[in-house]
Amino acid sequence: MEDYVERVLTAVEAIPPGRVCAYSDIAELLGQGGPRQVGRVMAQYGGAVAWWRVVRADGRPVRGLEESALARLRAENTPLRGDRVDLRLARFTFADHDFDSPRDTR
DNA sequence: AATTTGACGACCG
DNA sequence: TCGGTCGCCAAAT
Repeated sequence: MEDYVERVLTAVEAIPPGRVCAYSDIAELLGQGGPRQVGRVMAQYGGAVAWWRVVRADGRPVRGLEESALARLRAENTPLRGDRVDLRLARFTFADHDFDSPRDTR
């Protein structure tokens, strides 16, 4: 259980600056639980890590802390599209060390 | 023990 | 693109 928390935090710490990650991605990485569970863990223990690098699947920052998150993301040069993160460019799935994905540069 | 809630996601219109 | 609905998993009440 606490083990799970530890994993989530580790995963979040693995996200490089200027990049973000979705709750679902972390859940998938851990191969366990769901996005919501990850969200809950973050709500409690997320203060110790770069929580602002974890966003929703639609690119919207954390609920309730959108301002701070947005500011921090900007400070890290994260690709933003208005008040949302541009997931096409910023999404970090823990396995994209190679850029072969047919990512359209719209 | 049952129900509601939450730092969510996918689908549909 | 935006809003509503349903599904999901664990914790809180």
